Amino acid sequence: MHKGFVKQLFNVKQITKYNIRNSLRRIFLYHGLLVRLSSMGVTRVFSFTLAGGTGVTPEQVRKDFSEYGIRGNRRGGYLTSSLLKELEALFNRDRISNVILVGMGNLGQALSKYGLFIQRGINIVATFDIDPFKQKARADDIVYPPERLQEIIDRFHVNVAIVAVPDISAQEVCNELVNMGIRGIVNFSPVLLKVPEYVVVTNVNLSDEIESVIWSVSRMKEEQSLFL
Amino acid sequence: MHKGFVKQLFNVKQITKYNIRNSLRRIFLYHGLLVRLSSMGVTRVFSFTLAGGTGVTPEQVRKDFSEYGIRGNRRGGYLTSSLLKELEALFNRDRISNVILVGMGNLGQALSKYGLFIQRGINIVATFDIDPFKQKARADDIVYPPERLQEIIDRFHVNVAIVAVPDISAQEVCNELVNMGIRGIVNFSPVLLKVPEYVVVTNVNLSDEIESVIWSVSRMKEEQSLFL
DNA sequence: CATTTTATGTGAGAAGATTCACATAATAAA
DNA sequence: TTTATTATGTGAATCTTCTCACATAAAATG
Repeated sequence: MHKGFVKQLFNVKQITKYNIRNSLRRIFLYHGLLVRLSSMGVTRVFSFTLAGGTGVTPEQVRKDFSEYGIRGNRRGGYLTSSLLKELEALFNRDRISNVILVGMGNLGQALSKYGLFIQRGINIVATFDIDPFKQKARADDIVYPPERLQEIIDRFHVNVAIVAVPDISAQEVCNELVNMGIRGIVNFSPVLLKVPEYVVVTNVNLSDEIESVIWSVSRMKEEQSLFL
Repeated sequence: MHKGFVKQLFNVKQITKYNIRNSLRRIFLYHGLLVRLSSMGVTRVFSFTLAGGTGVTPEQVRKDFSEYGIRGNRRGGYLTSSLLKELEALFNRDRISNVILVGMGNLGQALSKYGLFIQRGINIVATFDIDPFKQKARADDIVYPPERLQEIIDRFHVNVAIVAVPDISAQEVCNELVNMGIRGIVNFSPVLLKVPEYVVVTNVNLSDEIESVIWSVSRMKEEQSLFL
């Protein structure tokens, strides 16, 4: 029985083929910065502009661009507008992507109102929750019951779901979503979701992020106290 | 003038020395899983238990432990309770850490109510916002004005702040926090904060996470359509 | 139009992270 | 007590990522 439990944990498909490379992660960073620079009226950027704004080195920016076949002017850097277009074409973001959001607890509600998504072409077409109390919301902010998941996934051709449900129900919700055709999940619960190999999962673990900073700070203080 | 702007962007101190290593990132993952397993009554774990629950390989778990001097029983795996203690001792989490939260917009409010923090020993001692409207909250949920930052940072010996303010004010808030003694920042705004080298910043970029999943899914679909 | 300046693009080397393979020790079984 | 089993611990090999150095081209200058 305990053995069975362990087995189950072990039977997880690793995402290897569709793992995001570091260079592509940074491409997203550059893109985010570029969107902001562009809205500020900056028409031309250099590798060191992007590097400084994202915390990497200029040669890394160029290397990353080189990897994805993006080229600038040997002296004039990159034109903001065309670079933006190239980056967006690179990751199919030339149009808006529809996603759904499941779980309208505190975090879910915050995410549903998060203004920066739409700025980046991420459109939350519908939000869902099992709790009937959360469903009766104001007109501008409809929360659907899970029964309507399939309908809306189909209608809006949704591939990607944001999951912000309690950890106990995360796996169950995930299974349903996958059955209904979802192929990518952004998981805010602290459990590892078991999915078929054709489904991509990215985990956002808020506790871990904060813990890592706490650790770095205390490590730093320790080292500095050695010099006293 | 444009030149000046670029210069400013370039003058960012890179965190190199205190950059979190991948192995340590995973240690946080193991810890999170272990907390859950422990609360489920699991008394003994194996490298493959932790591996399966976090999505890495068993050898990597062992290698990570080895790097930080954590050892198990050659056949019996690891005792949950003592492993937990060792991990927590490793990153100074044997007691609760006090942090503050600045910016009580949608995201900030959600974070302030996020139940998993306290489970992991992260205690938000106070929340802050400039908006006086947000300050007059219910008794269980006080939001302080920025004027009281210094007082509370000193009183609770706070080193780490969560910053969830709009991107326009992020750098300004960050500067103030650093002046008041904050040494670690978890930044939810999409701007790169410029900080002295003795301050640690971790960025949580929600848009990027979602975009990366969208990208992976569409890339996958593209490849699969080749086989039709 | 030649020269200088400045940013890009990239090969080569270095550093870092992961996997493999297997010796080792603790436990269980005989 | 001896033997068999099973999980750990870690050097070596591999694979990935990053940095350095410099050739190269575009623009600016004289």
